[in-house]
Amino acid sequence: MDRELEEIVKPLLEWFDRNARVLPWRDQPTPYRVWVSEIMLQQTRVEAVKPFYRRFMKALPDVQSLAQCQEEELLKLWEGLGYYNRVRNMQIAAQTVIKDYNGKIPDEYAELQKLKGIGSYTAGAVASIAYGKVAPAVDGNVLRVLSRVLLSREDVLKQSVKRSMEERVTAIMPAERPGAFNQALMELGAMVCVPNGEPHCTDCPLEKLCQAHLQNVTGEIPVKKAKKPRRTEEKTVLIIRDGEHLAIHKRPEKGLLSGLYELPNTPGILTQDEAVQWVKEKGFSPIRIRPLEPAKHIFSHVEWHMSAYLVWIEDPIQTGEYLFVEPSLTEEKYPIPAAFAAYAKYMEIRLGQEKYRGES
DNA sequence: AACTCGTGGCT
DNA sequence: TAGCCAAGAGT
Repeated sequence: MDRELEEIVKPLLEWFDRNARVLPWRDQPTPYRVWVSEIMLQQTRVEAVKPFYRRFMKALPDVQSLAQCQEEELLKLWEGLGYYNRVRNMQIAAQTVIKDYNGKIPDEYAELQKLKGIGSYTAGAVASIAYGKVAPAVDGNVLRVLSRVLLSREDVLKQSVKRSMEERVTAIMPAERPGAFNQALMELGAMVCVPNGEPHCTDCPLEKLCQAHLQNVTGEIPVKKAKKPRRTEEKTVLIIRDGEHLAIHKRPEKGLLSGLYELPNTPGILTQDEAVQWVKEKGFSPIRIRPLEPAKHIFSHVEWHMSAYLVWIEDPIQTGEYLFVEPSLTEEKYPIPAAFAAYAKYMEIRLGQEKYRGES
């Protein structure tokens, strides 16, 4: 038993009762609402999630509507949030809930983890917050708080360390308020026991029993193994326009940004002549071309260095590879990742507004 | 265990 | 500017 760790329970709950933020998913913590919020919050900040959550719940207010939603509409609701497989997996799970669980989201920790996209953290969050069950919800915040309180220098990214923390949290969890306890640990990590810079220890309810604070080593904990460096990919992006339409392309079903739409692009930095040649090889007849400013987009594990050209073409032939759409539909219908945001301003431009500067 | 998978805010 | 990392999970 964790006699020492158990001492955090009471001060933590009292602190949470005084300091819990008002968040959209905290009123009416139904299983569905908690589930959706937790999926959105994976590796994503609370402030970023809020507007997405409101819009999503309005469009898809229950498991049934999520299960039946068209993939394109689903991805559009997720557009800009990132990690797009989260929402596809959530839909698969919703369909499982309808089919195998009679439409009711399971209330057991182990059963929840059988659903696609629900791992130990999300299962614990739903079980404890929505169903009031004793189950751990150990995320990055909790690992940071606990490793500092315990002065643990183990690598918190190791699965074995996380499992161990889950067991210890479970052992001290108050049976009357498991959901509040889990949220309190996370809230403390998010608001007080912060990463990147000095934690706000003078505001912390655990100040007197936090070993890292008492020994003045909060900056050294948690320990995380260094991640491997990102690779760089160079691309040339083509904004291909005729009078009324813009060319877009659906990305493959697997891999980075799978299933989303993108601006036509090709590996490598092309010269203007090479870009013209590339457009011709795709079967189009370029009229005008001009270079655009380069842009960079940083993913977790890849970095795109993009050069770009704006290309005007004669009436496009339908190739199947490229879709020619009214530019306004890229905002209303087609999900396009933020990686192309630098060129959004050229997507709706009209020929009359375009100053001719290049050569064809 | 190691790698993949987005985006944006903060330092 | 460049690195860190966020209410992780799938493969």
